[in-house]
Amino acid sequence: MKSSSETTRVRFAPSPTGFLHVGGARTALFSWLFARHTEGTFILRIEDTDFERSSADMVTGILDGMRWLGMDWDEGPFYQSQRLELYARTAMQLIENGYAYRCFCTREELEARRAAAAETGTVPRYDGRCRTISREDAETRIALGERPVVRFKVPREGSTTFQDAVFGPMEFANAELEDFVLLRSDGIPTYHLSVVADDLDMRMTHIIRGADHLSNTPKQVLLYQALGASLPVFAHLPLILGPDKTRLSKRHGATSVMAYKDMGIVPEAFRNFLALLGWSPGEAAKQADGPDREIFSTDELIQMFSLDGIAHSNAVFNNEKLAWYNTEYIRSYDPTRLLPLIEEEWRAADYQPARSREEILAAIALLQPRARNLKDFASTFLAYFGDEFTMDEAAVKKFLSDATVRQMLAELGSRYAALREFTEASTEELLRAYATEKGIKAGALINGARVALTGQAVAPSLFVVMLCLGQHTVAHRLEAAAALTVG
RNA sequence: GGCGCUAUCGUCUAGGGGUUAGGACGUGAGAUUCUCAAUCUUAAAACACGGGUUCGAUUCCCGUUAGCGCUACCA
Repeated sequence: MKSSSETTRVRFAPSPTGFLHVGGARTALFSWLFARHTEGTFILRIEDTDFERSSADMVTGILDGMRWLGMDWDEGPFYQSQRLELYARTAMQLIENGYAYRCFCTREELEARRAAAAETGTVPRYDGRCRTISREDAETRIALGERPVVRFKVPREGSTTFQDAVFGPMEFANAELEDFVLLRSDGIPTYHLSVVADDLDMRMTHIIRGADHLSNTPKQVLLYQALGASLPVFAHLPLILGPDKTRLSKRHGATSVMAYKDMGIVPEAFRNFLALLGWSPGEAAKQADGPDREIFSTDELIQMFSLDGIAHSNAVFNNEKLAWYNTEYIRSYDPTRLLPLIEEEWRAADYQPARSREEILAAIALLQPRARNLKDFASTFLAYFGDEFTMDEAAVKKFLSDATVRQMLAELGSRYAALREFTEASTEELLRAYATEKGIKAGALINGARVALTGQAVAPSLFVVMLCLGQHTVAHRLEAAAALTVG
């Protein structure tokens, strides 16, 4: 019993009212990193008490997103919708001990009072008028069919304090808090009740969540105290903002994690990027000379992660930096590791490669250094994986608009077909000799050939490309250049 | 409005009473050649403002401003 209380227990508790979004993913990542760093337990809990907005599909999406980012969990997923009895019981306990009471004010009455308060310029706050209703009267009214909510009796005086692992000591005047609702009239708990009841029941040691909950925390601290429990460690994470420095939302573009997968981002890149958004390893990233480290493996992240390194200020999501991480990771992968990811892109694009596995791996190795995105392999790089690809119009226009050049390329094609030894050196030698023979600049033929062979104006070194494509394909595509129509 | 949090290059950040305020992304310039989105070199770019404390503040304190968050029978 003693030992279990010594290990950390951390949870990620998303509400399935949407896909796993960037902010949620980072909260999950930090929580997971912390759990793994401390060799603790990582628990997944689905906060689905808002029935209208929650859905099973969203749960699936959230789990997919977490798996995609390489996170696993030791317990759960638990569903709050299946634990309603615990919350009702907790609310009853609070009433019995005098910490909570039934409130019979209707939504309409509350609304009217709020409107009135707004008019007089006073702070709209529930006045606690139902505090004086006796337990007996309350029971009677319920028996008569009224459906009250349960409210927490917030002390009128004093203040509530707690220590935040990120922001330090916090103090809130109780007078600022209102008697918040614990149980709605339909018996479903509100967030404050369900989190505290669950975090207590699941013996959480650390509550890691977004800073949007910082102002809610005193209410929950009050709940812990009323329940006679000691506080977990709170660690609030600064928020992630869009480029306009407002909270990241749909109008900033993709906010769902899986949308980044669909955009051709590699999971390790996204994870690495996210880890350094609002957290820094500090001096640990410094290197003797040369730049600070920015690329960290999962193991390194786990080893280095600490609540101390969490920033206090919000961070803007930087797409360019993400793109850079993506290129770095794509570049560093072994082709065999990249292949399945690329195959997924091909499937999504309904494309079938027409070459052997060895040829494909060789092409990937050749293309990797200049790929920025997995999507490249299913678009501009298609000429390396089969004959089914489209020519980039601008490239054709720029390098193949001259009919003489096209004719020469075709002739060059038949010479390549006849070449006995097809190597990087021999192909270059042949082309340059041909250019001299025709009195044309080698560059013109090289640029034209590149377009004819790859459909793109940009590619790796031409003769390496030739070797990669193979003699037959090179000859064939060059010969076809003559028949190209440019316009 | 009230309460809370925050403030270092455009962005992510390191640092911290005395520093040429460091790195990364992005941007500019140059080099390289068969193309560039590759590579190399290089440049510009920041301590929000005002008061304290101090021999000395970007760093500590207070205020201002700005941004963000919370202020529901959402989470």
